[in-house]
Amino acid sequence: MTSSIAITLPDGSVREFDRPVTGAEIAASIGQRLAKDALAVKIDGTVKDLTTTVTSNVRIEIVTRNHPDALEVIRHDAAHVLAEAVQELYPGTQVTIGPAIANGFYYDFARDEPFTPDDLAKIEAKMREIVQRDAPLVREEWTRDDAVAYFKTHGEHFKAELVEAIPADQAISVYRQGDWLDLCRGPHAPSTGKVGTAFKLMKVAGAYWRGDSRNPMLQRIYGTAWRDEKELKAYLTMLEEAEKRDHRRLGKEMDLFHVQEEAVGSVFWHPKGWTLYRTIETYIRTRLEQAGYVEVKTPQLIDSSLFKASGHWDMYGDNMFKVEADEGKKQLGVKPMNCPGHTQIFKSALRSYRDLPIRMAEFGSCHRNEPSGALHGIMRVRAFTQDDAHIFCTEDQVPEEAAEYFKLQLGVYKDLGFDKIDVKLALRPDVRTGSDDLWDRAEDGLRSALRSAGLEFEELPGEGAFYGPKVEFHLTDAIGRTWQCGTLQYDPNLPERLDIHYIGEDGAKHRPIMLHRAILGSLERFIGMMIEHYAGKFPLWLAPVQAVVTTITNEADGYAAEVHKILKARGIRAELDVRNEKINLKVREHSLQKVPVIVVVGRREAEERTVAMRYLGGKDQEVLALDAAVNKLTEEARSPAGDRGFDSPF
RNA sequence: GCCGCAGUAGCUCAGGGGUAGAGCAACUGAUUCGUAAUCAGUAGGUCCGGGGUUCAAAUCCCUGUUGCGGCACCA
Repeated sequence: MTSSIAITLPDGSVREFDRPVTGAEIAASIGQRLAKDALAVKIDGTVKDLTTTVTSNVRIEIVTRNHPDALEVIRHDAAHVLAEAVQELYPGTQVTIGPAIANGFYYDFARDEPFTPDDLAKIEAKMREIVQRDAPLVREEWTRDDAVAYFKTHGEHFKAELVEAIPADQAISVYRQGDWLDLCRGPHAPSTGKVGTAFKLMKVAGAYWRGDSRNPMLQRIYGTAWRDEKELKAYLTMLEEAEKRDHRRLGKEMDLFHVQEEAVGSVFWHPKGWTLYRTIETYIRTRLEQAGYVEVKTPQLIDSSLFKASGHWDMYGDNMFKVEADEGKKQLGVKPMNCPGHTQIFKSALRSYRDLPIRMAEFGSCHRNEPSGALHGIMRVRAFTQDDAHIFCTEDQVPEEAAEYFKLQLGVYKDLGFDKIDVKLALRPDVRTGSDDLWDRAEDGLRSALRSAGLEFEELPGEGAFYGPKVEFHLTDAIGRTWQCGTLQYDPNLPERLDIHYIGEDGAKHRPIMLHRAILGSLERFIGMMIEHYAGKFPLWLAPVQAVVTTITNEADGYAAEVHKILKARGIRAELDVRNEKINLKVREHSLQKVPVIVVVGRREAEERTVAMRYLGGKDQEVLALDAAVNKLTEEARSPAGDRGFDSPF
């Protein structure tokens, strides 16, 4: 080879080399400082070791700590350092896998003794020692069989299993750091010292080998790692902030709900929490009415025969609660979903094509026997309520119905404070019912509906339900977490199973299509999410207590009671606080309770028939004439759907 | 369901073989005050349930249960 190699740098400049060069050499040719700071090299978009030799014309970027891809390298290195530390401290522990993940890294170990929190501190100290040693991370290529033999003789049976799964003729890479080595694809920084000091071990947890619950359970150690101490600290602060807005904590502090042993997985809604719940339910009900839905209510307990016909008994029976009735002669199921019930209402009369579409909604109370380990606050429960509906329509009506639904849904999310929404279309899974032709039509129907609604969406092949494709809506909350809430599922299957039909224009029977759809999903889960999204500081229209009228001295008690009465009469959820306490204390307490508006009255206000209003989070107050204040609050407290809401139970 | 950790006053938590502690809240009294904690006093406990070890168990062991963190699950 006599021709030279042209390396294009990010700034567009080109460097010529007359022989193959490594990433490290390229970095050195640019500058000494860069060579020292380099962690890896990105070649044509792929991050590689600095020792990688470049033999052709490519674009390269030198990955330093500030490069967007640096964190992944640092975290992956940290995982290796963690594994070395554990094996130094606890000989006989087997290593398995340890990738970089969002915000950090983990490593899964096989060891009989559990790791304790004390162990974590020791391991972290050992990691710092290894980082200080700054041993070079050296890549070696082995044959697969050599690697298998090596790991087997070293008692690393999990590693051996991993390597054995690789084709025999494929070379595999291992990385050596000092006396320690690990099977790994890489890339890695040139030495362990590059991990730096901004890392911390976070927790130990169980994790199944290869993510399969039939396999043995390993011990996973999680850590976080960042470019520098400042980033680490910011991350830890963010975690603390997230903890402060945890719905379980706020639910208790704000007296919204509780859960207890005797009713695991079910929510005890307290007056304020139930006020919030009903406000949201009323809002949704109004939106549904405006969108042409009819509301129904279907039974909790239904004979097993219906669930057998619908397929739930066989397919989802493990997750259903079942009860005996009539001295064991009957077996009933507690409904886990509302669709079988809705089909029965559809079937209760002869339907004409003129009746379609029928949009049948229900605040459907469902029970699912979730695994105990899945329960979480009010987000994952065994008894919950869906804002569910089924649209019975013809195949031709699907695109328009779907598009209308998307519009409704996005409007609801916006009203409830969510602006960033990702839409995904889950397509046919490998195991499915129905012909390919039917699937083509179903998927195309949803696709065109998404397009006509002007929505950008990502397609997820293989993720659909067995009976049909579905559209998923993922919301991003105030601290950047995403939640899958609403769905629209296309189901040509259930109408078939339960034999429902309508009479077409041609006088013959036809199967309708069922669109299953939920905007919030579970009310419980959505409210939990909203509590965290708003950190308990709800907008006025949602706040369980919208205003507290409170006094400076007892001399204003009479006037305060009058103001309170007027607010209540105008539909404001207001409380009256005439305790003989300092105004500082009362403002503090109601602020901590996250009441949006504190209406303060003293002798002056009573004389002038004014009020001093203080908004949550604000430092100042606004003195207004009573009438003006009442009008202002009434205006601001209006539901975006235009419903009046309802009065507080207080 | 699986692995680990935890359950002490209404709440947040300390105590870890020798008769149960704090702060806040509650209650009583005083204080009538201008926008995020007024002062004083009083009362409050099956230390998660059951079993065991021990002269003695909140504390150690076993078991159950619930919660927490993950994993698996989320139709």
